[in-house]
Amino acid sequence: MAAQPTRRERERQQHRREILAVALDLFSRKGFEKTAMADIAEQAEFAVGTLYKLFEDKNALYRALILDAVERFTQALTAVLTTPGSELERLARYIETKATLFAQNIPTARLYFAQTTGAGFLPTAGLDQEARAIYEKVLSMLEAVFRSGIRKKLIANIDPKMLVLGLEGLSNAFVFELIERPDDLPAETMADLSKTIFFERIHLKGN
Amino acid sequence: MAAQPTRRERERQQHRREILAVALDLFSRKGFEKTAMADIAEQAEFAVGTLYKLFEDKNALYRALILDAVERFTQALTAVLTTPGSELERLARYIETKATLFAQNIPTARLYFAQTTGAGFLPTAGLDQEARAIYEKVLSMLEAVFRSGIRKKLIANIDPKMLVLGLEGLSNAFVFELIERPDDLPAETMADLSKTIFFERIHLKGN
DNA sequence: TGACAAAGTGAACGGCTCTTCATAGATTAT
DNA sequence: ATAATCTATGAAGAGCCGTTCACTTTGTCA
Repeated sequence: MAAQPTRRERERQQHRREILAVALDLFSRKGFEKTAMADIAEQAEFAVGTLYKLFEDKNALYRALILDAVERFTQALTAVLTTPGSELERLARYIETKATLFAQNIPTARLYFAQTTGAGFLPTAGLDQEARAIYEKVLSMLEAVFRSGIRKKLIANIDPKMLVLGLEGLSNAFVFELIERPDDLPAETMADLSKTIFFERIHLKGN
Repeated sequence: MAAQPTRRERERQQHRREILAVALDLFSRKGFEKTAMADIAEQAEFAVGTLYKLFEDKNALYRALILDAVERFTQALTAVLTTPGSELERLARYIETKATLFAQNIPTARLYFAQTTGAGFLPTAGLDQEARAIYEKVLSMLEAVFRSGIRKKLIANIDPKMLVLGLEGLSNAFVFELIERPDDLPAETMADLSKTIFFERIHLKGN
């Protein structure tokens, strides 16, 4: 379809990617505010001015990173949710996918969380809007799965919005742990814990 | 015991409190980095220099706020955990207390979370250390309660550290919601949801 | 009342960071 | 080979912010 892009264009895109990679590294380790454009330029071996040839400004750099991450994660997660199988199976797979996905992309995961979880909290900027909108697609799909499970009497009759909130909170807690102390426990264990706590009862000896 | 403090001292402390109140307001709304000392001074109706007579520097202002908040919350929460009653009852009361406590102190709660949850994530500064240490006392008490519940076969035999992580993640998710959209649902509902999801089974039709 | 101390003030300083732009270099087209 | 176009450079501009300090005002006490 699209004609082979010119060498110039290919190199331009390559440089863009290199800069994004460095920015991801620095933002995820030091945070957005404490990363200076000069830091990124130095580590990427470009001059500051060059960054501004490829990105509008510092926010655009951040946004490119966030949007890419949120889109990739969202795509993978919605894919699992539309997979065949019972509602419970799909939810289980959602949890597993989330755990492995994040475990394999720790720097990206840090950025993702800084946006989605922290967002609304302390407004990180005006940057969240777009990213949050995308993330919310996942949440509404999750909600639909819960709703359908409730209709089929597979799942207790609790406001599905609240079930979403609960499942996200629970699984995020374990993903946080994964991100902060990656060697502590493998991703599967974390996924199993989320599933057990959420779907099995913790409290023995019936009511 | 201590002799009546002089009027000077009382007013000094009053001014200190006024400044702290303004700082809490601004930090919780705009975030630490984006709040300038000049902003605080203006809103508190003092000159910048006066802030520096009462606080070492900007960090000290933040730390005073955080430490006070974390200490108050921690005290209330440890109190409930050492209350008489079964492990399950104590955990239930912990959840309820947490919900009402935070619902009644929303600006403070925002700061608290920015420290405890977000901390370790993107290092907010070196400020967390002390606050985090205090918060971890609550976590280890929670862990002890779980451990004891497991010993008495009241609670499923899952690594208590993980149960703590899960319970915190779950209840924090609801507390977040409470903070972000206070009119959405009352604190008791949030507490009930945490308890139901954590202690009852979501998944019907036992396998 | 007058002198001493404490509290309050805000302009000025220095450091840091984002962003721009005139210049230099490289690549492509003629 | 030469002109034209695109890319890279980094010093300089401009603004913001934390902090200081010489000075003024207010309160205390003899």
